[in-house]
Parts: sequence; C-alpha cells; structure tokens
Amino acid sequence: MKRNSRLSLALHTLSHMAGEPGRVRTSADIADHAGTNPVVVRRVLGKLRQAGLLTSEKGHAGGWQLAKAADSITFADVYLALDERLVAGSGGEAEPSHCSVETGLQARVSEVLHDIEASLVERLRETTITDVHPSSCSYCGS
Amino acid sequence: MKRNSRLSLALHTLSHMAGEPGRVRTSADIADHAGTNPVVVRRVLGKLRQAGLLTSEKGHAGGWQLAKAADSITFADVYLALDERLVAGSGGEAEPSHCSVETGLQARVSEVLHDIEASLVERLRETTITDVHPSSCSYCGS
DNA sequence: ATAAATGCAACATCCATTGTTACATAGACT
DNA sequence: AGTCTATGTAACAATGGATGTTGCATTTAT
Repeated sequence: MKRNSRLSLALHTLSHMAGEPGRVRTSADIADHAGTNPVVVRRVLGKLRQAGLLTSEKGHAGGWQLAKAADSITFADVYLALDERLVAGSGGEAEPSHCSVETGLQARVSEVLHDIEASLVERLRETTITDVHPSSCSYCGS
Repeated sequence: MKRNSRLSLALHTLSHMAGEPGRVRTSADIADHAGTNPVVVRRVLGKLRQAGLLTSEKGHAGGWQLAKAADSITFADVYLALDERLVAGSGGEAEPSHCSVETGLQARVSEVLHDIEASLVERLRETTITDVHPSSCSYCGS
C-alpha cells in the first residue's frame, strides 16, 4: 500500500462485496487480498461501519458485510466516512498571523480550497459502488 | 510554518513584493518575516525563478525581486511553478494491479482527481498577486 | 581582499500514515 | 464449560515526505 490508501482500500473492499453481497469476509481475508494488515482493515472498515455502510460480527463465523444495497453507496459516502481530505488544507482554519498580507492570503486560498473540496464530493457522489465491478473478477467469482 | 507551507510562503512573499516592486530582498529578510529559514526560502523562490516569476542576484547587494508586473502573476502561475499537488493523488499513475476491480477503481478515482486538480488551477487563475495586498501593511510600508 | 549574498548538497528533525504486536472481548461450536 | 475464531482497541515501531539546518563553493560590490 502507498498513498491514498484508506480510500482505495475502502472502495476496493466495498466493490468486491458488491459482487457477492451475501458473503461474510474476515479482516484477515480482506487484508490478504489487499496486501495489507488485518488491523489496518479493521481501522478503515470500522469507519465505514460507523457511517452505516457496513456491519461487522464478532466471534466464530464473524466478519464484514454490506449494510445496504451497493447501488445506494456512493464514493462520496465512503470518502466522507473516512474523514479524508484529499484537498490539502481544505479543512482546519488558518493560524492567526500578525501580518495582514498573510491573513488576507489565507482567507482567499482557504475559500478556494473549500470550494474545490466541495466539488470533489459532488463528483464522488456521481459514482456508486456497483459502477466499478467488472464482469471478470476472480476474487468474487462473478 | 506548517502545512501548505511552500505555496503560502511563495504567495506571501510575492504579495509583499507587489507592494514595493523596486525593493530587493534577501532570503534572510524574507525568512525572518515568514518565520522560516533562508535556505527554505531560496528553495521555494528558486522554483519561482525557474518559472520566470522572480529574478535573483548573487553577491553583495544581491537578492530577490519580481521579474514581471504583479498583476500579471496569478495564483495558478505560482502553484504550477512549485509542482505542488494540493489534490492528493491527482499526479502520478496508479500502480498496476492483478485485481481488475482495483484497476477499474483507480481509473475512476484518478479521472475525478485529475478533473478536480484542473478546476483548482482554473480557480487559482482568477486571482493575481496584486489582489491580496491590503492598504495597511507594516512590512512594505504602503 | 573582504563582506555579503545566492546555489546547492548533505544531513537532521519532525510529523502523519501505515504496519505490527498484544491482549481483551464476543459469539459459535463441541 | 471450554475452545476456537473473529472483532475492537491500545500501544508501539517503521516508513516516507516535508521542513529545518549546517557547511561550503561561487559570485559580486565595495
């Protein structure tokens, strides 16, 4: 895994689940397929569960599963569930500065970044999890 | 300094220069005002010089100054000169994956991020360096 | 010559993300 | 009950990118 990894991992996993909705997957299985660690998987998917996109069951035969129809989950839902900010600096406020140039600057830049972040979310809202599942998929068997 | 720092430093410095175009500033002066290090300043401003936005002179009485009119320098020029990518993952290609789901996913996400990056640049193109210089500025005296 | 500036390389520090280990807890099966 | 397998979570290690720092060569005005 490298960059953008939380969002990639989340979308990747959800997409596979969309291809085989009934199947319960363990974090170990998912981690193995994604080339990462079960704890990392649980961290990421835990956020999706908090957002109501997934359910998890503990104990024997436990694991993870979609909480709702795949075509009702958009990329934006996933993105927002993860608290990611792909637009650097679009969250958080500018530090106060004694310099009026700096202050005015930050205000302008922040405004632009905030707008761009919003339009990113709008774009992500156009795609659902079902939109990316190809006909040939060795993992889910479809 | 914290995050977004290269762009902030660049815009901040250029804005001050816009208020007093004739004045030559050393990297030490600039670093002092911005609360950072002269070497960092030279690194950042060096990129702006490569892009033709600034000139620098070595030796005694050397320093930095605008290479062209402040109102002909947009935020986009500065942003592009720095090779920053404020939209994470919008640059670089996806790593090849054995998994077709992953591949399709990356393609979609990359497309969106690329578009968003482009619209960020468009937004930045709307503002020039002169647009952020306030009437009261202790540093440049204007 | 000397002083003052940039240019640049090499290294150190910091910080966020990811990866790892360990363990408590919960549920299914015998 | 007891065991096995899973999640949940905390604590810590490793990694990587950005920033900060030091040192020195080079250039230029005095």
